[in-house]
Amino acid sequence: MKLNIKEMAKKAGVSVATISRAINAQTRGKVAPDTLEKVDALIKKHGYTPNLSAKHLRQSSTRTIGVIFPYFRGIFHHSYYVEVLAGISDYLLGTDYQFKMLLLKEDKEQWDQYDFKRGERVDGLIITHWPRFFSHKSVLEQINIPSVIISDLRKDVKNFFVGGDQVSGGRQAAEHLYGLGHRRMAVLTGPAISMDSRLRLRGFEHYLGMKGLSLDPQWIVGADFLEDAAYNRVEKVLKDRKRPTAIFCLNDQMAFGTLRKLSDLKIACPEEISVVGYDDDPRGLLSVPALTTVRVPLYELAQEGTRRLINHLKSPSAEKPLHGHVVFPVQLVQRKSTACQ
Amino acid sequence: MKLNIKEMAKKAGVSVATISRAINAQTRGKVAPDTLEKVDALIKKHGYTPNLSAKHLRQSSTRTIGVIFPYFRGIFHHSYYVEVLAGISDYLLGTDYQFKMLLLKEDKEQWDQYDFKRGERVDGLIITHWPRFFSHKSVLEQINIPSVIISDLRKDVKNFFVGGDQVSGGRQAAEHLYGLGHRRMAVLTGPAISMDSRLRLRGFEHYLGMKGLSLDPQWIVGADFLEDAAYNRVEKVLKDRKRPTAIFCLNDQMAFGTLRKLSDLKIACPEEISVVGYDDDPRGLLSVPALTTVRVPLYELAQEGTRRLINHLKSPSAEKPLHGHVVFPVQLVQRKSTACQ
DNA sequence: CTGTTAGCGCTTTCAT
DNA sequence: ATGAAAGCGCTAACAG
Repeated sequence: MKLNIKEMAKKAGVSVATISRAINAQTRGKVAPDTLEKVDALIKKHGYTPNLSAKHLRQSSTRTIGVIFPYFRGIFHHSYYVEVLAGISDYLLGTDYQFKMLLLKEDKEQWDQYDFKRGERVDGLIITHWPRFFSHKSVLEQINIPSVIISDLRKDVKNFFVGGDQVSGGRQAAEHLYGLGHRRMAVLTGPAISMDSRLRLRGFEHYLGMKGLSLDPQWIVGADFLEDAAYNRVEKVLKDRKRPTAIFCLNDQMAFGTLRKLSDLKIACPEEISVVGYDDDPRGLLSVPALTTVRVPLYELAQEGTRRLINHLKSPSAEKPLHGHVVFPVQLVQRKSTACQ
Repeated sequence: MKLNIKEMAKKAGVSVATISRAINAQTRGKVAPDTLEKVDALIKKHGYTPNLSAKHLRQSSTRTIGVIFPYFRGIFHHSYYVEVLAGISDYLLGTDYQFKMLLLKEDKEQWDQYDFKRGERVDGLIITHWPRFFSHKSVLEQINIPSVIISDLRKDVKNFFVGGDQVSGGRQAAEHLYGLGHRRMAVLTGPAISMDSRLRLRGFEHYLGMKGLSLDPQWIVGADFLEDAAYNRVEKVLKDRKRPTAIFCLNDQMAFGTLRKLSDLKIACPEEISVVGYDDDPRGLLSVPALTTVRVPLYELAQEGTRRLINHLKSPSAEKPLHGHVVFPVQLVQRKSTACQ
């Protein structure tokens, strides 16, 4: 139950090379039928599992793609990551590729120089939220293996991106609130480095601008996409003597924090203040009130990214190079947290 | 940006052994300060990522645990696996261990003999739903690395298990339905190999037995824990001329299938038929009607399993051997899918 | 069809 | 404190 290839060879009375050939589907044809039988019998009897490290040390491809996620407590209670994971996993099920989750602590210094191919033995990469790990967009272009980047699209970089239409999402939120009669609005933003956060805000402001409105800079408050940060920092906006009538949270986590604070402060939502989130986390269906939010088709988008990556890996010379970007439409989902002003 | 240890050594004018020592935290102390400086400068300049395969080939430990899940489409839309994953991931965040998901296609022949330590380079294993992969409980005892098994507890095997109290869950479901006045009940079961399915049923039947009732074997129908199978197979029970007034589904997926069929057949739930699920999938909050179910603390249970595994890995000689089992209490959650008969 | 052999990149004695 | 050298288990090139 724990032979290596050398011991197998001795028992079978052949060389290690022959064992190796017999074991690998591609080379089995080069082995005589009766030798094959001997080896197979031996394997059935004692069991034999090739040492992955040895195999990968010798070969360059591992038929594995790495999936880069940020590592923090509770990550798998975030629908964002679960949806992306589901899309990747489901797509890969139909291929002969595997994936390996790479949960990275956020530390630019460390990752800018890291060689994922050598260090993690992956053939390709799917990267989410790259600004959390890399100090500059140029790092993306240096990556030495095919990669697709999910979210935080940069049109000025020649990697391949897939993501939702953030500007449109921001615009839809503005349109929705404006249509309900809101004129005084606040925004809770993500980390300054997040492209998605910036784009959502841009779409929002742009629409308001068209209507002759502009956001009070005091009411654009950063909460790092975190529920607790939102809970704490939204307070100052709410205690403003002439507080806003609506708050656009650039992700759902922050919207949940806002809802919680509103409830603590006994400010009625949506009667007194409307709240819009972003991402369509399933928790938004359960919150009180149910959250109006912007749905991004993450599952589909992750599948598409994976498909492109795998196809590229299989035939790098294929027609479509791994450049450019695919933008998926997003959709505002109206629920109970927004109402007429 | 792509040196290996040999090239590093040449550039630094030292031997590969010295580079190796300088790179690894444990051995850095054995290197002269100025040599260290030279090496560090070189790394900062060119970058250096050790080849994982080479490292692991040489060393026996990889500080990685494997997490065995069944591989099927949609697995990450199952709260069961997501919760377990979340528990493991969150616990590991505080340690220097990593995890590697091993998504196994269900094929006993293949896995019974597989050596996960060699084949996947893991130091330990967390295994869910073992009966799907292994043909016999004895395989569990043969595993050559420390393992903890989640769900499908077998007291007659000397591995370490963590799981919910299935018998109690079944009993609670029976008690609840009986208390509501139900006397004619059907059960949708999981795969015959699933210990959890058998135990839930046992608890259910045992309680009914105490009340002098017994289940009609015709009304114990297998649906493999699958939503669609439940949707299809529950029909024959519903079309029985004297159909049951309540259905206990041994997991939530099957309960969702049942609810769907009920709706299609225009049978009112809970007015005409009550439905109880098992697992407390978040979807149960959104279903119409919201699902009465049994909550199993999977997140906590996965954390506990991981904790025990890691502790054991760190000091195998520690007081508690990796044997026995920890059973977590489960709790029936009453929602809207059950009512008085 | 099969065997011999080199070598993937690293860690770890054993010397010095 | 450092270097030389062996070897982890495997694959692939080459020779036969």
